[in-house]
Amino acid sequence: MKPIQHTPDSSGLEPARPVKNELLEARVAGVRNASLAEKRREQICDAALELFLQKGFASTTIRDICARSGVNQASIYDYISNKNDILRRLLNRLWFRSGAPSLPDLLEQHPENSLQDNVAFYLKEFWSKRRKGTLLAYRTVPHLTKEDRKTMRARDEQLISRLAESIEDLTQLPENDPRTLVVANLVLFMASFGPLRDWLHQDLDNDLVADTVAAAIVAMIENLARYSPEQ
Amino acid sequence: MKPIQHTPDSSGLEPARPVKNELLEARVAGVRNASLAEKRREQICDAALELFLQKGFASTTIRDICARSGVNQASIYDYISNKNDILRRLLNRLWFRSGAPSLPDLLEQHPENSLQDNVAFYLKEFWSKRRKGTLLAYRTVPHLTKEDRKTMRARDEQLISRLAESIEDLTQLPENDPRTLVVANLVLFMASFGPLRDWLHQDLDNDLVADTVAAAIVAMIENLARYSPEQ
DNA sequence: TGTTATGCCTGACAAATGTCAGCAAAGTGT
DNA sequence: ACACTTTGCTGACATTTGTCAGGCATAACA
Repeated sequence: MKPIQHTPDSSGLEPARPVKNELLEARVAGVRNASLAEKRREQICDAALELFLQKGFASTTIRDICARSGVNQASIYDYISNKNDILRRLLNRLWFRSGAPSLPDLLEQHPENSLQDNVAFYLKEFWSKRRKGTLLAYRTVPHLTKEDRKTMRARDEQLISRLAESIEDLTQLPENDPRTLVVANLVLFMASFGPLRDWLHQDLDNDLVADTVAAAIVAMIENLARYSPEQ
Repeated sequence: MKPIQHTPDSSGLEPARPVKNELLEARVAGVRNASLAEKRREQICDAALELFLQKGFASTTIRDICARSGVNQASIYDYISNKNDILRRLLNRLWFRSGAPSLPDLLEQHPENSLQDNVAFYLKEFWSKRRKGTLLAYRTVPHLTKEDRKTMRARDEQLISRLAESIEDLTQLPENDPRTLVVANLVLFMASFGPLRDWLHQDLDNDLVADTVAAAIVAMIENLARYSPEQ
C-alpha cells in the first residue's frame, strides 16, 4: 500500500475562483478498487458522524472511529486523508448536498399552496434532512479552516439572498430595504431551530411545533409588508 | 502546596435536590489567600473564555490557557481543579449569572413601554450581555456531563415557562395551549440569534437587526392571539 | 499449482496533553 | 536578622493521540 498521494490540506492554489460550492475532499489513492473505497468511506463517515455529534469533533479519536466503523487503524488512512478530511466529507454530504428543498423553490413550484403550508413543509423537510448537518456545522465551526468557513458562509449567504428576493416579492418592499435581509436571516435561523434545540422540547409534537413556527414566520413576513415605507 | 482537596468531579451525592440553579464548582484549596485565589481564577477564566470561543474547548490546552493568563502550568491547579472545572465556572458566570434581564421582568417593570420596545431592549441586552455565554453553551454541550447538561436545560426550561405565562397573559390564550410554549421557546431562541449568527451579518447595523427581530416577535405573538380557539 | 496484485493489520513512533511532586522564591511577623 | 508561611515554578510522569511503515493473507490469474 505504498503510493498514497494526498492533496494538501490547505491548498491556497487556485487563482481566485469566486465561490466554491463545496469543501475540498482530499484525493486518497491507497486502495485501487474505487467502489470498495467509496463503501469504506461511507462506513467511516457514518461512524464518525455519530461520534462527532455525541462527543464532539476534537474529543473523538481516530481510534474511536475505527472501532465503530470496523476499519483498521492503519487502513483508515487508505480511505481518508486525515480527521479533518472526514469532517469535510460529512459537511459536504449533510450541509451542501442535504437534499432539503429551499423555500424559494417551494414557493415557485407550488404556488397553489398557501404560504403557511409551504413554509411548514419547508421546515419539516429541513428539520428531518438537515438536522445532523446543522448540528455538525454549528458545533464544529472552530475546527474548520478559515477557507472552509468562508465556503460555508458563502453557501448560507447565497440561500439568504435568494430568500430575501422571495420576501421582497411577497411584501412588495423595495429592493434596498435591509429588513428583508434580516428577516431572511431569521427564517433560515428558525429552520435551524428544530435541530439546535431538540435537546429541549422532546416532549412537544413535531408537527405542532413546525406549524406554529410556520405561522410565526408568516406573521413576520406579513407584518413586514404592513409597515412598509410609503412608496 | 500539599493539601489540595478537590470536590469530586461528578458528585452524585445530594439526596435528590429537585433543581440546581448553577453548576457545581470544585473547591480547590491550593492557595490560602481567598481574594488572591479569586483574582487568579478570574485571570484564568478570562483567558480560557477567549480560547474556548476561538479554538473550541477540546483543542484548547491547559498550556494555552496558562500562556495566555500568565499563570504557571503547575500553579493553575492551585486555583482550578481541572479543565472542565474552568468551563463550569465560565458557564456559571456567563450563562447563569449573566445579568441580562428576562423579558417577563421587563414587561412587569415597564408596563409604560410598548411590547415592541420592551422586546427590542431585551434583545439588545441579551445580545450584549449573554453573547459569549450563548456561544459557549451551544458549542460545548458535548463536553458537559449529563448532570450539567440537565442543569443547563433546567434553567432554560424555567425561563421558558415563565415566558410562556407572559405570552398567555398577552394573548389571552388558555393555559393548556401548547403553542405558547413553542412561541416561548422561539423567543428565547431568537434571543440567541445575534450571538449564534454574528459570523454572518457583520455588515448590518445591530440596532436595525434588533428592531426588526423585535417587530417579528411582536407579530408572532399578536398572530397567536388572533388565531386563538374560541373560548 | 505457483505467482502476483490488492486490500488488511500488527506494531510502533514522535508529539502533545493533563497532571503533579517537590523545590525555589518571596513575604511576613518577631 | 531570622524563622516560618504562602505562593510560584522547573521538570517530569504516564497516557493518549495522529499517523504510518512494512509485512501478511487472500483471491485472481497464469
